[in-house]
Amino acid sequence: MGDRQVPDIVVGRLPIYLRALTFLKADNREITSSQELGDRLGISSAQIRKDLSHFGEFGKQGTGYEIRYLENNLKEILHVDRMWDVVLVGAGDLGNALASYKGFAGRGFHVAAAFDADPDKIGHEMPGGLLIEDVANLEARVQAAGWKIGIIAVPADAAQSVANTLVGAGVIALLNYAPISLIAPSSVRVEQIDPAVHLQHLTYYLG
Amino acid sequence: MGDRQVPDIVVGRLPIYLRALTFLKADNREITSSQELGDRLGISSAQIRKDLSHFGEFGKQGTGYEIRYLENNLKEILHVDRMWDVVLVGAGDLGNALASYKGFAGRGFHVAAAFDADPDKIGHEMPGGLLIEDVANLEARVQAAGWKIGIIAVPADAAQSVANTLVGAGVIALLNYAPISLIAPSSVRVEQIDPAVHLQHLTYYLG
DNA sequence: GGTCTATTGTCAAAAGTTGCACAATCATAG
DNA sequence: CTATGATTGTGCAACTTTTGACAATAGACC
Ligand SMILES: NC(=O)c1ccc[n+]([C@@H]2O[C@H](COP(=O)([O-])OP(=O)(O)OC[C@H]3O[C@@H](n4cnc5c(N)ncnc54)[C@H](O)[C@@H]3O)[C@@H](O)[C@H]2O)c1
Ligand SMILES: NC(=O)c1ccc[n+]([C@@H]2O[C@H](COP(=O)([O-])OP(=O)(O)OC[C@H]3O[C@@H](n4cnc5c(N)ncnc54)[C@H](O)[C@@H]3O)[C@@H](O)[C@H]2O)c1
Repeated sequence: MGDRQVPDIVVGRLPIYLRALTFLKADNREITSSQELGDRLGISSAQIRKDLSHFGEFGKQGTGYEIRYLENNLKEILHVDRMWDVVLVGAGDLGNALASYKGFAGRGFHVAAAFDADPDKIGHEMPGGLLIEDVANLEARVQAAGWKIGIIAVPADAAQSVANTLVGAGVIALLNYAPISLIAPSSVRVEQIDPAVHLQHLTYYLG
Repeated sequence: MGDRQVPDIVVGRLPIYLRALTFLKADNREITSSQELGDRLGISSAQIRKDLSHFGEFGKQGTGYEIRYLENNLKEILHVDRMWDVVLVGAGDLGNALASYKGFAGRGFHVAAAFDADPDKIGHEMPGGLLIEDVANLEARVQAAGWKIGIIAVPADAAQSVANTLVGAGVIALLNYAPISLIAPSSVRVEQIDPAVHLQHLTYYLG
């Protein structure tokens, strides 16, 4: 504990722990152990204890972890003890799914605005009721609102340019769904989601 | 080269390399280098060369890699030099986006069938034209067709049971979108996609 | 209060991964 | 046909991550 540079790979597991704790809480459980969490997540109990120890001492010997307490601490560590506005670019099929996704709210995120380039879409509402704005106004709106997180759900050939606009406007965290590796300044964090990449990882192991 | 147990972390990068090569090819490029690939992907050139060397020698000293040749080899290695039928469970917002996603075809995948539990949806068509079938028939249909890959896009509380059905019917690779860590036999490979997990990974680094 | 069981937090060892550096070699130009 | 420049594949060293083991200790029970 007391480390001042936690490995990124450890940080990446914290949301998984948090998700598991929320799940247990919904099941009216009050206490859990590194062993139980590990079994559920397919991770060794030692690793969970080690990971958590970077941030403090959250458990009690002989007993384990109070779920609500550890959950709150993880939320704080991950900075999701607040709501983050997220700006969505691309109001296609995927954008629609994301805009109406109920799962964000409980986990710290709110899709604050959506942008598209298609004149037939601009001015209309997305399934969730969010207005589709003109991507021409993206930079100004992001700057004015001070949004820090962007989700990119446009075709691959538009993704880098959208990313550049977002970064230019002050966004410093990007979640990219387009099947392309974005290039961004090292001060900007990028996470990529590409189902084909995951599926191809799987097929390697299929005869 | 000649290894007979390639680290999973290496396998996980191959689809990224493949994607980058396809992108370069679309740009009418014929030759690339580990240096160029690395710059685009934010990976060291040495790592790319090392990764590839697990599978053979694909480059030429002084020149680099012939894009089409390396691409074909990676497709073979990842077993996407063929089309895989994929079974989709859950015809909600996300299922709709996945069913009509144009990006799968070029990368080895075809959504062969979709299932849902909602009587109002069963019998109707998804946006892409795919018939929504009754999840009650899931096991029998999977068994009969011999599908090996499943995508789970149902709510979290139904995901584990759907996974169990799929595995019971012979599926050995799962892509899970539900925000829950699935438990599966070790013979079954599972990949998880959860945008909130990615976003929380990002927010850790935001003050 | 003492004993027993469960479980943490942590140290050190083991295992795994990445990066460095360079000989080997290919293409090109003189 | 030799020199030059580029770039691979790889052995080895450095670094990172995971695992095993266990003292410390909380709580339950007698
Ligand atoms: N549909 C899926 O399930 C799925 C899954 C994974 C990844 N993706 C990827 O996500 C992205 C979006 O997928 P989709 O299925 O929603 O595609 P889509 O074609 O339905 O939607 C893309 C939207 O982006 C808009 N757009 C295009 N250029 C733009 C620009 N410069 N600025 C703002 N908006 C712009 C289009 O008008 C359209 O509304 C694609 O890159 C796709 O490869 C989609
Ligand atoms: N919408 C998104 O952008 C998004 C993003 C990430 C993850 N997810 C997750 O993906 C899953 C689906 O999301 P969604 O937005 O499409 O939800 P949704 O509610 O729109 O759709 C879920 C579908 O699953 C069906 N279903 C429920 N139980 C079923 C069962 N036992 N068998 C078969 N079908 C069943 C429902 O009838 C419904 O059609 C959820 O777990 C969600 O958390 C969604």
